[in-house]
Amino acid sequence: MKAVELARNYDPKDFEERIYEEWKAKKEFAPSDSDKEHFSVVMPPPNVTGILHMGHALNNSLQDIIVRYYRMLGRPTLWVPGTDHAGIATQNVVERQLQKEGLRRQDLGREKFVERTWLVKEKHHDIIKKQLEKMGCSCDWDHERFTMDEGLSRAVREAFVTLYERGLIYKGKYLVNYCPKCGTALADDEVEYENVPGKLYDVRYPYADGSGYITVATTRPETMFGDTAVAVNPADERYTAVVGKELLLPLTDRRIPIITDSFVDMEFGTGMVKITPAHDPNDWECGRRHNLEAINLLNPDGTLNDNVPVKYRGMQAEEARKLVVEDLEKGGYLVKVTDHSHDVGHCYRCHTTVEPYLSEQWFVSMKSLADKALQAWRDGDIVFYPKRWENTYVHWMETIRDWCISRQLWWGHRIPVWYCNDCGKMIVSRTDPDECPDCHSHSLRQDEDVLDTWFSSWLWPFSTLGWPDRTPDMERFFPTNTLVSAYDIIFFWISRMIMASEEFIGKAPFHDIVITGLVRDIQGRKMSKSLGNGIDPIEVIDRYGADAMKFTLCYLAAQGQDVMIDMDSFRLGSRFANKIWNATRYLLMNIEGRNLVEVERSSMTVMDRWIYSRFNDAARTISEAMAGYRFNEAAQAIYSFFWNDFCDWYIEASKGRLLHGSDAEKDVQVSILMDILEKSMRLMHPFLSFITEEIYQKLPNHKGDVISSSYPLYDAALSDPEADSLVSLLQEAARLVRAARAGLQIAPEKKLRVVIRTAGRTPSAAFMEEEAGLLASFMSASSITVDTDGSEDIKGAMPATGPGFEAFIFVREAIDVEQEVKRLEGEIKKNEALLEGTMKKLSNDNFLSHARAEAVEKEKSKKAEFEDKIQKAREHIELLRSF
RNA sequence: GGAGGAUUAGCUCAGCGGGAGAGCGCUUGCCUUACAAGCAAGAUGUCACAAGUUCAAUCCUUGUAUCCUCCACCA
Repeated sequence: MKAVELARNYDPKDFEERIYEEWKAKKEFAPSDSDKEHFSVVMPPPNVTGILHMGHALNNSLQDIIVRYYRMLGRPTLWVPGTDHAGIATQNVVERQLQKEGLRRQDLGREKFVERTWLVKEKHHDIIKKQLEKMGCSCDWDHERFTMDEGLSRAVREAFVTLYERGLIYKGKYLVNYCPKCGTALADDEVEYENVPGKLYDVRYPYADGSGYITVATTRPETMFGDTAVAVNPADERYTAVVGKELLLPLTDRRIPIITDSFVDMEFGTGMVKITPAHDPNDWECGRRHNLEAINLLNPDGTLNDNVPVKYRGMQAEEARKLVVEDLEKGGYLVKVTDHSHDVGHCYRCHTTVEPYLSEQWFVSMKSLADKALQAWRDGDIVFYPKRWENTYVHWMETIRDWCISRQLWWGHRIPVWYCNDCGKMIVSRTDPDECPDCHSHSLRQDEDVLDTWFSSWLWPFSTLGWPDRTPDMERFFPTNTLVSAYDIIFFWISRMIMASEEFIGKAPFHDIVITGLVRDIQGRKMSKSLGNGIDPIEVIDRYGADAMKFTLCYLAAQGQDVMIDMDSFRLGSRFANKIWNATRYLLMNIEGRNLVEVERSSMTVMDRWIYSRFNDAARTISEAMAGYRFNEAAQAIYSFFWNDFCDWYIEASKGRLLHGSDAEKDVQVSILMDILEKSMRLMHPFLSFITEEIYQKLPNHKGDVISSSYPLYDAALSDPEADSLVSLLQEAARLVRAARAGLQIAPEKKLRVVIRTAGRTPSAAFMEEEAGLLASFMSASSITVDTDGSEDIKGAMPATGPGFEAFIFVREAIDVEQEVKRLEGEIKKNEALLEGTMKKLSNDNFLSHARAEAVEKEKSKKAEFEDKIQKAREHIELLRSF
């Protein structure tokens, strides 16, 4: 064979992009025709507004690892990519653009505005796709979808109309969360509560009959114009006498009654609460119980409307508050003002204070949907990794409230409801109607609102596969297998997908739900634009490469724990990739003139059998880890196998045979090295995709591409405990001598004679004798003599004790006796402490009678070992002193 | 108020009912037939605290402390 040249330096830029293009050209990401069980994953669709952040990088890296792994196991594997139209967020982006041009969306009109939003969508989509490609995501771009494309829009209509037909969608006037800035209603979970300092105002409300006054406490005095009652707790004896009396609402001429309601907390404030049904969720409920009028005080833009006295009209709430407080004070109604911090709802998109707002909206009745989703969990159809998230899921499902799905936006799926302008008939339809079924009028108008973005994303696992049609993709790839997502969208998305899937198809949409942690900065803060502490995945890739990024994230992604990283963190993966590169470069230099041969197991050395055994162990660890989505364990197994076992020991050990062996021996050595290297590329490919492909193609023994090769699995025949224990003995001996040399600062080029004394002709003695040359090179020894009968003269040598042997190093000229004695005394002390612990157990009858037999045996052998070490160390001190 | 997580080396974090681990950083010595982004050796820990269970606890139980999430409520 000819030597293959690998570039002197590992530079991912040399090949990552090229290889991705090759994969795409060869349709490697398309599912195979195999009739094995399918494996499918849908990508959580990124918002088409933004660019991808580190959270996406983590999420998609893990998906890519899973998908590549199952693909290599031979299963027809499909990873569906796509993007989400992200109603509010995207509309905000476009509105902000318009604002810069001094325009509002109303100036453009609905049609023009939506057109323009599509352009923005296209632009961002291209960026996102490019980013996913740079990361190396092996998703099938031929299956890419967008939540507003034609097929998915049809799915949305199908879902809406079906739910309507089942009586699970209704329209009504309710108090909803409303963002005045976005101009739309929000779902309950789209509101983020934040503790803000505020004031609590105690205000006097006089009795209408002039017999005095009561005091109520409020944080929002400007809403008093919407008060329609004052409530006290029915059990509150302080107020029993006044219940039913009328009050005069200050600054107005309205009269309101005192009522009782048990939601009132007697302990808080005065125990009297003003009831403003149109502007507080509790008051709204209270108002419904007592048939109180709900007076809406707000215009859609958040300014006060005509239901307030003239002087406050058109003001923003906060502005009006100051004035109302002033006026209350002037009128002698204000008792006191105290500081009071409380949680205030904010819009999760624009962070404006959310107003409870009375308006007509569409809702999904959630109870029955949630029941089915809970049942799916009880039946074991869905499993969370880690399991603890199941509590969160169950709790949310059990306390679910109806879902407000209408949004007063222009960007999104228009609600498929029409009204007849002539007879007022409401038409809910899968297709656009052109005639009223009742009066046959052609004058119809469609509902102005659009649906909540999540109303399309909750269909994602099946709408992307062609639902509501029974497409081949649906038949073949649904239900999907695994969903990978961060915990912050369990409610928004994961739970709802399960509900939708159970409702429309009667099956869970996926079986395994892998919940990742969030990516945080090194100080533990969530990465965010406003803090400016985010790390751009593209910057990481430009600096370290996509493999380094994926491997690092995988290595750090322990079971749902948050991942704290900074730019430097990625050096971990980068160093590892560099190591792989250099090891390969070295090995490929050595194939010049060699022939690959079949190596019979019977002709292998212990070292050869050992490296296969180690490889085999790694393969087992990885498949076990992957089965439980323990990515960090898999990454660690790869790292320690390739670096510690293969590079540090096996390749080092092979150098002797490569340099001094016969041609036949060299051929055998190179063949084994190439075999392990080839298998390693397959083993590592899901975790380091580009570099393994680049290398694999250059191996003399490769077949095709690594991406479509088979994944190495555990093979009981390769397991070799004997080789494992013999080699670890050898490693132990090497370490012992190295440590002794290092302790005495003996230069490596100074080769010293070493005698290894064993207790008789043991298997390890035979092994060390056989591998004396290897031992000598690991120990930088001039010669190794294995002494099985104590006949060697070890006078003047420095001793060291290993498990089952003693090593004597002839270091006479270099040795500092006192320093060495000190070290040995330290060793005695350490072993005495260990012995003490063991003795404590062994002298304890309870231990002897209760502990497992193996545990007792282990303690006994430990005792012997410690005693032996102490004994030997004492002898060694004697020996040194006798020099 | 409810739920969950974290607390292990200087830093970031694994781990586990039976002699405390990794990476980075640090110290020392080495440019050894790939890799100085490397090799070899080394130092550093009341495994947060306190009780309990157990023959045995860093690990299980219960409390405490500190930190962090989420949910609910807050007139």
